[in-house]
Amino acid sequence: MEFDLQRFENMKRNREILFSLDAGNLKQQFKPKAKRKPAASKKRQAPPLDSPTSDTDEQSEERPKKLAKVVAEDSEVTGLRRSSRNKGKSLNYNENGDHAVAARRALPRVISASAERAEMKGDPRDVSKRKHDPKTYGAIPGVPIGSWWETRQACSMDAVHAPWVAGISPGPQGAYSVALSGGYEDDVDLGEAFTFTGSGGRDLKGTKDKPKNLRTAPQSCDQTFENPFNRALQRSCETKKPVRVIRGYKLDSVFAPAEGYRYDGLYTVEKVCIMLPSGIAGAHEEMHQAWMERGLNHEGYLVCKFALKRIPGQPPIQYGDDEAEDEPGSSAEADDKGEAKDDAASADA
DNA sequence: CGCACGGCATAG
DNA sequence: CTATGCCGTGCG
Repeated sequence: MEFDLQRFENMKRNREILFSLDAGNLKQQFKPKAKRKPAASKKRQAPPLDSPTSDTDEQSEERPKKLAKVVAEDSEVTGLRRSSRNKGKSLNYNENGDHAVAARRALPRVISASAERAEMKGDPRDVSKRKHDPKTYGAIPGVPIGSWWETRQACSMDAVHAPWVAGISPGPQGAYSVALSGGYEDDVDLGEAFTFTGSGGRDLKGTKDKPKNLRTAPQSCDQTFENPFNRALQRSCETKKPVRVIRGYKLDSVFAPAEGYRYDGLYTVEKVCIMLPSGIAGAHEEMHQAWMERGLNHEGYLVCKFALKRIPGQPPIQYGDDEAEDEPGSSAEADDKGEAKDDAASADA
């Protein structure tokens, strides 16, 4: 179709743009099948809580009915929204006893951090119980790269990405965090870098007769940098403030988690892109190193695009379920800098 | 599968 | 305070 062709071209172009950010490295690392040592993010101290990486068969576990839904029942039961490809991961708290869990396979079911907490304390949505402020730039103390949550809600609880639905968490000096969740089909993800589409341009009011406040909807008008979310990302490009990145299961990428959401470290916004209908291409040639394309929508609505690049020195992205062996002894190779911050900030815990 | 809703955050 | 927007999610 015309549509698919457009998508293909957009992606190809975006990929080139990403490569241009760091020609050598990215191309080299862009080997989907490349094996990576899982950066066992829990090495310094044994997980304080139970870490049934092996078994603790949760078959018989019974939790409050209210929370049972949060738990991913065996894949086949109900389409399982949170998992396109249902694999399975085991619960695995990190060293700080924090609530993030590292993605692992093995077990068919997973219980999210917040759910676990809620089971003990009550309302999982009580944000007041957050241990850290999500409105801060950089890593969240106690939340190592590779931390995983079953839901956005749980991720929000751990202050990594506050919004439950929004993909961008805006701040005065730039975005605090972004969520890659496959909302825009022509985004390209190379792991170490990716393109990200802005917010807006969607008719979230619902249809005429159904004036419901929707959370998502198809593109119906141009996006603009007036949009506070996009503005924040544009600011990030200027200030170079680190942006926390989480990848969701819906993302169409080899770097996407099988289910739930995973924290993949800090990135910086390298470029701001404005996608235009092909006819208008060239209009914004000079501003912000922008490049033009027609947005991936039938009407050719404008779309704000950003290119993010991973900050060097962080533990490798933990993707792929094939080698999730996770030897408790094997420590990550290059996580010094990356987790240095975490440690420093949470050394007290 | 499609609808309608909670939380976060900014604008008013 | 209310209203609105947002790359979820549970429920009918």
